[in-house]
Amino acid sequence: MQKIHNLSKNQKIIFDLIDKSAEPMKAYAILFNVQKKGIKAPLQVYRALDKLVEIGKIHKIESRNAFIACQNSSCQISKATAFSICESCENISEISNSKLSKYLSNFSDNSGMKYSKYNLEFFGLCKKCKSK
Amino acid sequence: MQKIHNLSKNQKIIFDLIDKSAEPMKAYAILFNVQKKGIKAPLQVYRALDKLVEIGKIHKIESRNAFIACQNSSCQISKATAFSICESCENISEISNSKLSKYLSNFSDNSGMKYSKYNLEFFGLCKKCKSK
DNA sequence: TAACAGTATGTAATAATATAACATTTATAA
DNA sequence: TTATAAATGTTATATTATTACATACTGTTA
Repeated sequence: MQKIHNLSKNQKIIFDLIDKSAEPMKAYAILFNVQKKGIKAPLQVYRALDKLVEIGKIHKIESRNAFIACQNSSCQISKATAFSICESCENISEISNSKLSKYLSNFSDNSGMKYSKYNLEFFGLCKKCKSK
Repeated sequence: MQKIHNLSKNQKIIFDLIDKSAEPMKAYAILFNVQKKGIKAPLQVYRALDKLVEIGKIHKIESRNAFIACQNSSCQISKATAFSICESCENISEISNSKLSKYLSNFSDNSGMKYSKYNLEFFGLCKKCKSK
């Protein structure tokens, strides 16, 4: 049973912005965009981002320091994330592939580590950029 | 046939430092450590780091903004990297698992993307921290 | 409903991470 | 040996993220 999170005012403003964006957004781009809505300081943005990541509404693309809305309705917690990143046009999208996620969620080695979370970023060329 | 890279002076100083370190090192920690060797500015560090990453001598742990020496002798280019990160003690190590790397290197989906590189970070608790 | 705990907000200052721009030097290869 | 690429040095600045502290809101339960 999933917990429904009622977003607070700032969280909602920031989530809506990211959710509508065609690309991942960076924190200060978000800040710039929400200043007219009364969010003035970086910390207000980062606090909302932290919470949104924690509850799985958005994900951070670590290699880009950018945030993207979760595109996987079943993904309520950011504990198993995979992204594809075009190194030419920077188009980024979340990969929803159940074989991949099963493989990685079940991965274990002989290190004695208990893995509870992963983040995977694939890089390459998208269809468009390949054919240029 | 692998290309042998002769490291330049700064690259060598910085690689040796990272290679000797028990943990991944952050850029400004590196800078602090090499100042006595004449490397004075952040950019000198970042340039060497960029090159060392490019030729696969070190890897960047994206979620930590830290750099670790490559622990996989066959890994001359950072195009297929996987790490395990203990969220309690922050112990980090490179995963060398041929099944995993084969699986990911061969991964493809129906997005039309041609993947040429990936970076995977697993999070969890290491043996020691689990038993606390 | 009052009191409490937990969560969220506001604000200022600053820390940590990374790059731009430009001049010069060193190494590599034609 | 001369041209090209790679590396260095230096200053300034851009970008990303957190600390510290005060206040306010929200939901629970006594």
